[in-house]
Amino acid sequence: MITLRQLRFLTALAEELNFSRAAEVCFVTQPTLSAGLKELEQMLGVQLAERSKRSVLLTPIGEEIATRARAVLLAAHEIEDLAAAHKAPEEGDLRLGAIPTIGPFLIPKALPHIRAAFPKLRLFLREEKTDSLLEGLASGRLDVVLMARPFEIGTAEFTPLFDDGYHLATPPGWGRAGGAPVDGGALEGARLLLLEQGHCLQRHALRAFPDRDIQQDESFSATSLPTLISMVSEGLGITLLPDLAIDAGVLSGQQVDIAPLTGACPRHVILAWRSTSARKPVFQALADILRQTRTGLLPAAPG
Amino acid sequence: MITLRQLRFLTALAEELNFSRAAEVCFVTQPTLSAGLKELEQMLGVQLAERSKRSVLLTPIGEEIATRARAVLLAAHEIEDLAAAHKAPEEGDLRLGAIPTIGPFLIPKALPHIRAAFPKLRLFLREEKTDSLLEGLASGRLDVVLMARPFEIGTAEFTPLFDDGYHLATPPGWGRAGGAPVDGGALEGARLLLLEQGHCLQRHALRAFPDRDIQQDESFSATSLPTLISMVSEGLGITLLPDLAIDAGVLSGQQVDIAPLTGACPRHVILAWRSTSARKPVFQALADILRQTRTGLLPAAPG
DNA sequence: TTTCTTTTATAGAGATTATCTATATAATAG
DNA sequence: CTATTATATAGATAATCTCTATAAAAGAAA
Repeated sequence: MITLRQLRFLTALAEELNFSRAAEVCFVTQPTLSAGLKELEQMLGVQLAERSKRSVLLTPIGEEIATRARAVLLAAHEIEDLAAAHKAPEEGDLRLGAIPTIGPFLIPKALPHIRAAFPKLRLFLREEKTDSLLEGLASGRLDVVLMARPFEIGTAEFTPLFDDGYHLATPPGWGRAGGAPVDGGALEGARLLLLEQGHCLQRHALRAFPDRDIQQDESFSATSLPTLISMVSEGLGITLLPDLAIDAGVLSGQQVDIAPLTGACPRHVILAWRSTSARKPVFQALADILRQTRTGLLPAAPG
Repeated sequence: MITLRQLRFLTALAEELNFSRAAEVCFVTQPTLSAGLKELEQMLGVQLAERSKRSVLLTPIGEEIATRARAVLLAAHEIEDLAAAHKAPEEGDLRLGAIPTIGPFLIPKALPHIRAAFPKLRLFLREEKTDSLLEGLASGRLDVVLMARPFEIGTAEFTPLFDDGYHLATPPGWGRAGGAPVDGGALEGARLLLLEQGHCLQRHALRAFPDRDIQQDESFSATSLPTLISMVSEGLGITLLPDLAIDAGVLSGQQVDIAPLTGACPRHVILAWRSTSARKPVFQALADILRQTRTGLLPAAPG
């Protein structure tokens, strides 16, 4: 029978490609890891790593087994999590990931309520793009993620939080925008500035009007909403801003005009987790808090 | 860190609900299993089993953890399988399950070819109904199963083998059946005998003509095709027989008339396996052999 | 080439852990 | 009340694991 420890040794070696460093990661000495791995190779009857005295490389079968080993270790860890969550569902560490176009505008307002609801919970926050969040969720690096659909989320489970529409942001005095609602026609042919590739907001904005031909001006791409707004205030073009960001005050002090954008397909903001997670009740409670936090912000319509 | 052995102890106890017998299953003594389980409970910090001196019962969290433990152990075992399959993909034990309305008519003819293709393979055969096959596949009790769709197969992977149509079987001299093809109209209002509930053939036959109202005569249900054919030959009613069974000679010596049944939705015979299995190439080769075996039997049309 | 550095493998000692047998303890059936 | 069945505990033994120290090999540098 192979052991979880041996599998842990293998995954550590797969990541470090160095026996000594892998041993450190596992909090054992290098001979211990060497012996454990040798034992695993003997038990399985296959060579997992090619060792030259100078470098280590996993064999193809070693890579495959390392991949499966990671899954086994994650599942075993989830058993421990399940037990811990059963003892005290509202304690312990919770690693929450969020996309940059939602997290900073929702989480800070929600934090006091989360603290109040789960005083013993230690919340770790990370901002990453959607692809990275989902990878982190699947690998066990994150416990729960805040993101926006439409997006392929694989085997994760989720609950919808709220829909998030757009405002049109234009340079001061640009065209007709003076607070009155505008429709998608305002975007056609305009110099539309968006976030760089990889931000789901960029994809979502381009598809907000499926029937219109909307093109991004790719001569400049911003890496954050504040930067994007600055570019608009400089007169470089117009952009779409999520209602959530506006309500959270992302415009404060920036010289741009905004107008509600009617008829756009909104982003569906969701909270997602591994379907095997033991803490669904906490996630549902967290979702309730986030929904109420959104409602508590300024209403989207007036702008 | 919990160990695989502890998880094994838990699953054994979950099945036996008895420390001594669980210990036997794990090839250790009862004190060893007691100690191991106690250790697991301490590590997880939750009570897994309620022990009275007279009976053992898993706690709810114990049941949940036992379920996950089975998954972890299966995944760990698959790592060992993967290594063994890598060493010698065409050796070792292969546990093949098949439904009773297909297996006996296909496997015997295929066996010589399988032996020839994989001389070192030890093939274990089981006949079970579809539900049981899929459960066995998911739990690791079976490696590969031979069954018929439409059927919900969950997360299993599969490859289609061939389609299997029907003949109408009637008592000698009954009505017009004299070998000439008949259509679904022959079934309406007739005393239709089928296998008992749980056999997918029963469900499939009732749905062979979605547009017709076909009712099973439930006063007698057969438990096997030969029994069913005997009932028809006794004049108790008519039935549908899979072409495969007829071509394999299930009628030999029985006094019934048969006629090809046109327009019926055929059963889609498939070979299915766990998507995580390490032996897909062997399964694909097995599928090829089964397809060729079917082709080698008498053609279905003449009857 | 020689030496130094880096890296993995091996040896042997010591300590921890696991497993067994034997037995205690408890509960139920007869 | 006794016999039976089932789980927990104790203590001895055996197995295993992990450590330190060191060897061996392969590049890199002098």
